[in-house]
Amino acid sequence: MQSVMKHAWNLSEKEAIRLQEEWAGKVSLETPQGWKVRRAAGADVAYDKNEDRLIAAVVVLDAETLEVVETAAAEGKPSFPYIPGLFSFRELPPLLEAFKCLKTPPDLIVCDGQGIAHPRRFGLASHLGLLLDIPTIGCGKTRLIGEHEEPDGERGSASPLVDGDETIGYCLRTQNGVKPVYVSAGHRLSQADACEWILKLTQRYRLPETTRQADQCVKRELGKPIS
DNA sequence: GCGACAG
DNA sequence: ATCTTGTCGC
Repeated sequence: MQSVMKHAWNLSEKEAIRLQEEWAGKVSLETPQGWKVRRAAGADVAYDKNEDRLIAAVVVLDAETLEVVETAAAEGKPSFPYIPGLFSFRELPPLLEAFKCLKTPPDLIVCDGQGIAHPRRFGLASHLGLLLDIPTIGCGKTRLIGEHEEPDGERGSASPLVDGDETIGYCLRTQNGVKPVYVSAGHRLSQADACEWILKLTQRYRLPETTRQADQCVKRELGKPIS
């Protein structure tokens, strides 16, 4: 799968959009048969104040205990500007470098951002999932596109995130009385399984433990000496 | 033209 | 994302 996708990140905005439209057709919303999750990973990127250096990290957790079992980080520089809708072209290069450092690939990856809840149904989580051929979920703190009603106040309540006549994800309440998150399947996962897993990964806080651990990891790395 | 706009 | 103090609430 990875071999059929051209790996160039120095693209024009127009070309990036064309590729998203092309690759969106390869995204699967089917959970693999017999799929079991032993290791769930969180991926995140942090930027230096100046905006000239960035750190990407992947933290793998034991899906049962949510204990950290492996972490990998990579340093880099922004190779693409931040443009809503073209987010993956900015954060994926360093994230892929971090994934290459893992000794054992995870069974599930939770991304900070959207999956198919995207203008062309190809957000960061979908892009990463397709490149690695691993089930992914996009869990964003805010909305990119789509409309929804306010979910009930209890943990587990969800409202469909709709764009036109399509349900592209869910506005999910992960904790009682706490601001909901935006969950959308990335690749190789059903929308229902995406929500179920986000709930499994949010036992105490608003955001998944995978996301929290990855966030803490990149910020720790930012404070370290420049290598 | 105007407003919206993942991190 | 990042810049930033105190403050209200459980």
